[in-house]
Amino acid sequence: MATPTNTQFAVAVHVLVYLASVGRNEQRSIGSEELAGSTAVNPVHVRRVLGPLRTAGLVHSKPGAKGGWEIGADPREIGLDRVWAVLQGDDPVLGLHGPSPRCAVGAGVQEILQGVEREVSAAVVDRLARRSIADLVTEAHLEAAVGPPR
Amino acid sequence: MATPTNTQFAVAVHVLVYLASVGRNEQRSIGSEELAGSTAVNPVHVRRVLGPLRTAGLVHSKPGAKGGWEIGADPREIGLDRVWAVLQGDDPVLGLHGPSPRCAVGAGVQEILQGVEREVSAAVVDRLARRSIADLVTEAHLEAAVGPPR
DNA sequence: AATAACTGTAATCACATTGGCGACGGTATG
DNA sequence: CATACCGTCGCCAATGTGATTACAGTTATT
Repeated sequence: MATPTNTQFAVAVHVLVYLASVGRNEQRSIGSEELAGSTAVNPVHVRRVLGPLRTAGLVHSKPGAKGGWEIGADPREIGLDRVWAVLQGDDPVLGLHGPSPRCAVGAGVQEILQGVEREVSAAVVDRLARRSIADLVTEAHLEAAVGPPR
Repeated sequence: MATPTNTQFAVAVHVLVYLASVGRNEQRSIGSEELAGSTAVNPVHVRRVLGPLRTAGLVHSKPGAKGGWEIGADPREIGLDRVWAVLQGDDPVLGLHGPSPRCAVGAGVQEILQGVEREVSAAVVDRLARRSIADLVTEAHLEAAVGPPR
């Protein structure tokens, strides 16, 4: 692996689908532990991933007993691009940030590559925007309530 | 940085532009050391990056005194997608390879995400294919001989 | 009020990848 | 033969990810 396995995006999507499906069908908040069990990762990791999503308004959390997580927006309007933007918005897709070369050749090439990077990032976002959490719920054959969050 | 800075692609492109420009104008092989100096990285690193490119036929190398590297194909036909394929062809762009969840929800989501991954990878390759090493030489305002390799 | 069940966050650890660095052998030039 | 390269190995530091533990804060339940 050249790129260290970045589970955050996958975990986030999984959790959102879970919240949009199970959570809304059963009308309850869901704890980090249950989410972690479902995703096969650590509860703390789940909370770390969900933190930024909460800031972005995609989920809500309730502390205390019977607390937990609920989806914070209409699943039909949560495009995968939004999740991506929240979690990896700043990271370059091509992973270039090469050492800036001293020579004239390098300076020009670096500039051009940055332009390519922007193009590629835009293309990625475009593809991700084509699917929403609600789409995933449907495609994964999960029955779910649809509509704005409770 | 979520993604560790992966300089390999940037270094490879830089070196190819250098070979297509300086190397062919001056009609000589170029040593790893000179390439490393131009790219501000280690000579060993340059050789490690160029190894796969040689296997792919994009460059040639000559051992021994007066040895060094030459470009191995017409720069106009070396699209950035080829370089990408050689160096990062196997790595997922989205970095998902999340832990396979046990529950039914997860299995379905994982499958869908893999489909998205394929779409996104294709989009990235498509954008990269729009530019060739020869294009970069031109855009970087470097005078260079154009045509098939010597 | 006391307890239990959660979130929220910090600290630490193991692990993997990247890239710098040194060493040594192979090979072509002069 | 001496020199100047490539080619590859091994070791090292730095970095990022995720697991784990611990602890503080908040809320429902009894």
